[in-house]
Amino acid sequence: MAESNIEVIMRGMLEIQQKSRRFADLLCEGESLSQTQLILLIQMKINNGLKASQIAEFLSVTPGAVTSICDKLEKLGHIKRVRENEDRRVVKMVLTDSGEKKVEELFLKFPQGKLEEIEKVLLQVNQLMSTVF
Amino acid sequence: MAESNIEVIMRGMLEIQQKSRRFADLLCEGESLSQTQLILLIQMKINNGLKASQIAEFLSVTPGAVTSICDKLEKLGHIKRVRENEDRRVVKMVLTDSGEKKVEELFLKFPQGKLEEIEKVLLQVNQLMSTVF
DNA sequence: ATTATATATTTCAATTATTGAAATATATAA
DNA sequence: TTATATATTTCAATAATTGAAATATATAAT
Repeated sequence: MAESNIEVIMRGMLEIQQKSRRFADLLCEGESLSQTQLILLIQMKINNGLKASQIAEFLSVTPGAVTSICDKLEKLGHIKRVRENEDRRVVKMVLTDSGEKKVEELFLKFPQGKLEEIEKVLLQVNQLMSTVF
Repeated sequence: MAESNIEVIMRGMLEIQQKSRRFADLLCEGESLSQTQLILLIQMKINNGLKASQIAEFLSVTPGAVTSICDKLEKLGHIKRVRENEDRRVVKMVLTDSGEKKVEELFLKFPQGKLEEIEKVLLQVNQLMSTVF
C-alpha cells in the first residue's frame, strides 16, 4: 500500500505542476517577456519592489545572475534601481510606470467572471496547501 | 473592486508557486541531481518513459536541448534510450534500475503519516484546480 | 517501386545565461 | 581607526540553449 501511495503523490504533484504551468502559460502567452521576467514583475508589484538578494533567493541564482537579469529589465524600461537610504549597500528593484502597466495588462485577457472564479479557487487551494506545506 | 480582485489573484498565484517550490525543494534537497532532472525522472517513472518530443514540450526547450539534457542523465546511468519499434524515428527515454532507485528514494525522506496527509491534500487541490484550469 | 514530403532526433557552431571570484561600496564592532 | 561583515557589481570562464543542417525513418502520391 505504501508503494501505491507514493505513485499517487507523484501523479498529484506533477498534475498540479502542469496545471500551474498551464495557467502561467495562458497568463504570459503573446507577451514579449519571458515567464520568469513577468513573474518577477508581478512579485515586484506585490512586494513594492524586491532587493537583489530577494531575487537571487526567489529564482535560486547567484547575485551575479541577478544583476544581469535586472540589467535587461532595466534596459527595457520596466524597472528601476533604487538605493535604500537605511542601508545604502542595498539596491531595490522597483517597477516603473511601464512595468506597472505591463503587469496590469497581463490580467486583462481574462473576463471578469473568470477572474472571480480563479480567485475563489486560488484561495481554497492555498488554504489546503497551508495545512501540509 | 476589479482592481483588488487582480491583486488577490496575483498573491494567490505567487503563494501557490512558492508552496509548490518549497515542496519540491524539500523533496530534492540533498540530492546530487537538479530539480529539473529529478522531476524528469519522476515523469519517466509515471509515464513508463518519455519521448524526446514530450520532454521538449514539458520543459519548453528545443529538441537540441533535450538531446543534451538526456545525454547527461544517460551518462549518469539513470536513463537509457530505447528506439520505438512501431516508429523507429522515435526515441523513448526510460529509467534504468539506477534511475528507478533514485526516484523511489526521493520519497523515503517523508514519514508515512506525512505521505498520507500530502496525498489527501494533493487530490483535493487537483480537484479544485480542475474546475478552473 | 520511386519520388516527394513530412516527422523525430541528433549534431554542432553561435549565442545567451550562469557561475565563481575579485572588486566596490557601505555597515558594524572592536 | 582598523577589522570584519554584508550587498551588489564586474567579468572571465563555464554551461545551457538555440537554430539550422544532417540523419534516419515514415507516409503519400504517382
